[in-house]
Amino acid sequence: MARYRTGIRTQARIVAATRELLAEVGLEGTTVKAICDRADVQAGSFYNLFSSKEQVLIQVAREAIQAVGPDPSLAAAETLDELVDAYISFVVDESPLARVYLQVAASSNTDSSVSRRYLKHHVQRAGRFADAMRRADPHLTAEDAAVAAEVLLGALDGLAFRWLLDGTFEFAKHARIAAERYG
Amino acid sequence: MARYRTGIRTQARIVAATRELLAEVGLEGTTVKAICDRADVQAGSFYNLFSSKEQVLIQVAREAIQAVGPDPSLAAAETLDELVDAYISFVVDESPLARVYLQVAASSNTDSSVSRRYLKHHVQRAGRFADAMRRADPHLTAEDAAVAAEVLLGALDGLAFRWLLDGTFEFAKHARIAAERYG
DNA sequence: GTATATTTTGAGTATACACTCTATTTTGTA
DNA sequence: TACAAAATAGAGTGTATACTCAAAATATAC
Repeated sequence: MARYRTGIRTQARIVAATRELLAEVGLEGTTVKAICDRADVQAGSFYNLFSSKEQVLIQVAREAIQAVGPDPSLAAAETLDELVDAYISFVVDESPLARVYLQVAASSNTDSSVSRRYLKHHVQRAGRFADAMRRADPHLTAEDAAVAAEVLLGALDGLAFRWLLDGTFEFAKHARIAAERYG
Repeated sequence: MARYRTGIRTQARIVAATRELLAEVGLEGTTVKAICDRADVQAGSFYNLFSSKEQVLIQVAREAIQAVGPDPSLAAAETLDELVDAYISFVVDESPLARVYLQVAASSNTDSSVSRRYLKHHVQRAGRFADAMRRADPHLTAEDAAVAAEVLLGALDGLAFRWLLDGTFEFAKHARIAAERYG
């Protein structure tokens, strides 16, 4: 692993190149050679810093997963609108990362460690949505809130997925309408 | 292309093997060799019947796309519930095909012919959803119905996507609730 | 039954891929 | 400045992949 400053910088360049390639040409086109070319690094350096291609993919996926949700320290008081807005701005403002988030999640097999990571993160996120819903409407049972959160998150993910196939789709508009139905 | 009965039968065997492999091991594990092994065919036969691996993938994707919607000849009078039920039973009863539908759609790049095919199909489907919505509520404007259809379809796709990551997720239950809220 | 078109076989090819190895250069430290 | 640790370069390896090809086997038409 990297100890010197140059190594740490190269590591960051490799991660950035990987993220860009995933967003631009998908998982299939993101080869070690393509990553190295874009990061201006030779294969030997790559493998001095990462033990395998999978490691850098996991690193990029981890960053995408973290970026999709707002700061967890705010979770105790956040509103549903804030959570929805955070997701919208993630998709709109960090679109390369959003593409990675959706593509990697979809292409991972059911039993892979990557898909488990996504699922774990999704469950946490659904919990935050459900908590925000119950804060807005204290009469809501925990179970009803959980179901409602899954449906809303499903809609947001599905709409983002739609936008992945068609960059001209008005994601933000549709996402807000999906969220309104619970307001 | 196949002209004799034997050729047509092997063609079908190859398509079936490809569909099964896509559902079981994903796009990555679906190699020509794996397809041939499962279809009990040699590589030469494969390439006598299909000009490339991509062709058989497109064929499977085409079948999955067609299977996702109910019979188009019924479109003039179908209700929203019928459309939603058709999608639910597609996901639940034809789960291998549903996995293929979602995985291939997600792994295709924005500008590929496969993604264009999916998008075209999606637009048609959204139109049928919107028509059914306006039939149920004639006061609904065309534009509002179009937006509502996109949101509902997004939710259905997103929930199916969720189920793809976690086979224990109660897709049918959540899908029906989504239809109630967004329909 | 024979001729022709189609299908099948299975070894073989070219290539792209992830990854390794060793020599060399660069960096941080005392 | 001297030295050890770390980073880099870049040629090289093994392997899995999509795909080809010539010959043999089989199906169809007459």
